[in-house]
Amino acid sequence: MRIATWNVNSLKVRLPHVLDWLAANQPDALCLQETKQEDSQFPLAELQQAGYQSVFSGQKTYNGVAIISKTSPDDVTVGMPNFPDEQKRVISATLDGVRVVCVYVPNGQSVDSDKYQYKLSWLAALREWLKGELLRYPKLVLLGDYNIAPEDRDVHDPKAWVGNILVSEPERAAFRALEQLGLHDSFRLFEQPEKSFSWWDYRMMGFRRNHGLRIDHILLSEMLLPNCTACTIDRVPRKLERPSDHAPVMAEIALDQPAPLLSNPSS
DNA sequence: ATGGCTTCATAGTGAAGA
Repeated sequence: MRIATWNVNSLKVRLPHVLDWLAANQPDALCLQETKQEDSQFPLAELQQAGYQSVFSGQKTYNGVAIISKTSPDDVTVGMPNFPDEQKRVISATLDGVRVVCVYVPNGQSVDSDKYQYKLSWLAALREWLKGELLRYPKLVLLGDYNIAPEDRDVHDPKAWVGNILVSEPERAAFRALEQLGLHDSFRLFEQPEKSFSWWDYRMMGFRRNHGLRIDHILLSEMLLPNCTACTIDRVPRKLERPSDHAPVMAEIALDQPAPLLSNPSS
């Protein structure tokens, strides 16, 4: 199973990029964030034409998440039951026996903002909810735009970002709290290039100078961990005309193979 | 330089993103 996440920053604007990327990469599933469109506007037919089914939860202007997949999505749920929210940030579905949880974590705006408190409350609720979900669905993937750079090596200039959202200690603690549930950052299971990022500022030639952050992540439950064979960031779509500011991240999970007895994907 | 781009909702600019 090839499963990917991509914050597209408006699906209306980015649909051509998404269709091209699906054709080129043929993932089994792609999770989208910041679709920024109401459900009635979702490009269901275009994606169907490309061979993909879709489930989505959107709203005008902000937020919006979707899971598009080659196989039929089962047991689709929207949001978190323990955190009623107008903002459309969570959608989940089961694909080929794997529970897929697609999240668009709040940005937080600044550490002294109400939105930052909302972000931390949201992350606490996510952790509480996932505790139960992991018991129900031992094969679980949590992926999306986390709006957290977990470590300094995920930041192009850690000194410049001190005290900022996305890197603050409470946010990083919330990320580690997810890991403590037995969720593992698939990207770090493998050797990766130095200064690997998934987002670059549109301004000041952020991409060309590789002034970026790694804030989009694919976390895998213990049961899926031994079967993960790769996780990569695809910078290609970021080079196109009118790109999203995020790049897609994709993991490969060998579902048809039994887990090896001695499993250590990083060796 | 508290901006720089980009999108959306607007029909001027302003909010928000990260």
